[in-house]
Amino acid sequence: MLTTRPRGTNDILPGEVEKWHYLEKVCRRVCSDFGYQEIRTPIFEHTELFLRGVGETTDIVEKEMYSFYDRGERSITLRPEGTASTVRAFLENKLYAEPQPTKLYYIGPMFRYDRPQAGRYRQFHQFGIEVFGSNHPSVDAEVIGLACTVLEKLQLTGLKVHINTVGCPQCRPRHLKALVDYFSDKKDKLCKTCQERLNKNPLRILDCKSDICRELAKDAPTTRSSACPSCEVHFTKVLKYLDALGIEYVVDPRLVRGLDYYTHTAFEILVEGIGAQSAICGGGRYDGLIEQCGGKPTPGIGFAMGMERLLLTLETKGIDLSQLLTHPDVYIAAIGEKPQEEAFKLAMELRRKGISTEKDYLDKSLKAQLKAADRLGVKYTLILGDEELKARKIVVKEMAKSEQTEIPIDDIINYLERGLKTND
RNA sequence: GUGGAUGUGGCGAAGUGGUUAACGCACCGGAUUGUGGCUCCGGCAUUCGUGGGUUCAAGUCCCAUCAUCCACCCCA
Repeated sequence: MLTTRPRGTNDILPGEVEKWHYLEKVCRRVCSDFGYQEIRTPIFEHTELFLRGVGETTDIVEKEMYSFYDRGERSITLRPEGTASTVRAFLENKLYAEPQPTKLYYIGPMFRYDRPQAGRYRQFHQFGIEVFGSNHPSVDAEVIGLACTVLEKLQLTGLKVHINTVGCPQCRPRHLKALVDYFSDKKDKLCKTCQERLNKNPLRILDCKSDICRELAKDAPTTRSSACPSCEVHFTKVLKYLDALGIEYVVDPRLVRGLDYYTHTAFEILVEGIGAQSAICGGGRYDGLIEQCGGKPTPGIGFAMGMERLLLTLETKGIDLSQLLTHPDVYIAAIGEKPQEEAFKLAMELRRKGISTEKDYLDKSLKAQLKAADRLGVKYTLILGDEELKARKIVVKEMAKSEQTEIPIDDIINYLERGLKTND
């Protein structure tokens, strides 16, 4: 236990963490190109925020939250997603008072108590964006376009954008009623979970995986078929804007999303080959949420991307990120106490100059130090012993060429700077 | 919360109940003076996730427990 991490969490080790840096860099870069600014909110919030913001009947709230009482008897919850916190921050910091819309992004850990499996963890990481203050359909398309751009920059192609409209407060009740009407005489034929869904969340029957339910749901009223005229207009415009961007999509009438706050546009980006959890990105519009959280009626839209799933995807697509690994430029091998001392000082000096330098810390033999230098992949190994010290010189060995020369110690920085500049 | 699979050194992986737990990789050291990548030699699990039990004898059988993986539910 002492040496075992909690279930569903991961250590991101050297060799792996470089990939995360790269992913984050791409996300930040694309966001900045699109005019989105980063926001960092707390990792925990008052539990009420998620009850209200995510929805009391969602699975997240009903069974997946990491909640606890702090020493002040306040109920605190580790954030299960990013939208609620972002909305809270938008309201609390009165960002609505600035020119609208507000375009934000976040990257960070989220927490859900769930059984781990491929692409699903209890602590996982999301990159997400939110736009508050515009219900313009081009924003819907832009948000999707941003997600696609990130994936493109990562050289991920062939991903499917699924899109649907889930309606608005006007047409949603109508649709729910139509659904219930449609299924009520077929109820006993539905699978057990769908029978429950009929009362609890009839929308979800539409994407049940059971063949029987699929068959039964084939002619069910879709959210689109029950959409009110304004929803339909919005949706067609979104599609038109997507066409304008040249983004390929599949209108998927069975796509519904699990969080209560979605309205109008809902979308997912799916990949094959990363296990059962195939959505690497999910999002949509939530025009009622900000009001729900105590703000003035303000439209909003966003998505979240699962970083672990992105990484899995990169892996299965065979996209090689190994060139991201960095290695030191210089290794200093020293023999003897006095040279070690000098090597220590020299290493520090080189590092301050921005020359990445490694040395021995275990009094290894020269042979072993050379071996270590080789494995680190340095360009130069400096060899320093009593003889060199006496002559105020240092041996510089260029590893790839197996050539070495003696350089006066005082010139070494210049020499290395020149040598490292030329190639790589 | 439910179901299935797995659990031997840092990693991969042999091991039909019976003396000292293969092998490969990695790691460490050495092959005469202070020099890497190839080769050769040597070292590296009082112990088989943990705890019980069966047995003269268990890594090998049984039970429990924990963990991991995968799937369901749901979601990123």
